[in-house]
Amino acid sequence: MAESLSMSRQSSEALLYLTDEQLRQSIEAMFFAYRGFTDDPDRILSGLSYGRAHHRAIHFINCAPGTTVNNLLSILGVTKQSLNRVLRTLVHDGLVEARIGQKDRRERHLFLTDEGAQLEHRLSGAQRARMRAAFRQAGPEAVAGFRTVLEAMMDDTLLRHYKGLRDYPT
Amino acid sequence: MAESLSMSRQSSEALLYLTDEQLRQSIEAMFFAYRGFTDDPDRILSGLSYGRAHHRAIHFINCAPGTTVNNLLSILGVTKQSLNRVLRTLVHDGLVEARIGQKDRRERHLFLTDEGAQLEHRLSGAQRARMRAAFRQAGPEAVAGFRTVLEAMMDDTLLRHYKGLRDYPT
DNA sequence: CTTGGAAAGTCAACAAGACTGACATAACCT
DNA sequence: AGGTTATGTCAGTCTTGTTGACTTTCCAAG
Repeated sequence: MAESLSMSRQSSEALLYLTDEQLRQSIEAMFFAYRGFTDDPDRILSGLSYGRAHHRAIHFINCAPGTTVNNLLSILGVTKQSLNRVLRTLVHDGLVEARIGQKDRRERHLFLTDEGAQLEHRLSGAQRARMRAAFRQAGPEAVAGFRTVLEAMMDDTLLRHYKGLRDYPT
Repeated sequence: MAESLSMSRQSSEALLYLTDEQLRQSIEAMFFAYRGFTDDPDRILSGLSYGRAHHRAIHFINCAPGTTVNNLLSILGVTKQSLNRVLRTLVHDGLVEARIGQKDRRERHLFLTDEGAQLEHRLSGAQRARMRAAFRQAGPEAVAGFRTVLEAMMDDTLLRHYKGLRDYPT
């Protein structure tokens, strides 16, 4: 994290890098990059009468199989009603399975079916391919910096929610 | 696709940085960071019966004063009907001015009014503040890497559109 | 034990903002 | 004069977010 010294100290304080103009450019870069980032999955999904919301649900269920609806809610940052609509179609279409909890029968634990996992792989494959290309083009050092900045940009409370998700109940 | 071999010959080739797991983490980081990135402006706008669409229009009109509706369309990547709805309210509310073109009287050149510029500054200020904090925390090298990767992730055709926008007609 | 509240999830109705398609108007150009 | 271009508009649909009202289940205080 403390690699700021190598720049020959000419600008020892990072302040030099933070002119409004440079920040503005970064804001735009973020906008365009995010669009490129979601483009491929969106295209795939639009042919299946699904949308980005379905993608997000599938993604996080894949990362944390057995997670509950409530867990998913705090990660995705939407209302339970909104998530429920998406989940309902995914369950109906046989991409997601919702098992009633053992300890607490109010809870639904979510899993991808084989078909769901297949779609997940197809979607994330497109995203990984684009990201891999960008990473390869930018080089390993740039990638390290990229990830450092992204982590600093995330909302901390959100991040904690997410980390906590990893040790899900069964 | 064939990056699973890397775990043995550590660190020499950039391929090491491209494991599926690391890519997956970066995908999530991108998702969370983008949300943090849009959070503050969204909150401000929701109190004004505007949305993210208005923000985007205001942002790019501010960056390229005098741009035409058509220019904006190709940058934002939405339909004219969608943009028009937003633009209509902004003009009506006195945040944006649409001047008829001198050379080509079909064109409308878009400008922020003082009030519009004021709102723009308030919105981008929130975003700049968050980005500045992240950049400061991450350090200058990380920032350079961040921007390198973002640029590599953008869609090239889109980028060309955008660069072209800078030299707008009057 | 029962009852009342809290928590998890579902259903219904609505709004924002994207989309398509059709059409109008004005201006430009050959 | 006729075709193209830039813009605006109306109508209708889709996704995805919202709030409100409801059921089922759990838990804990009386």
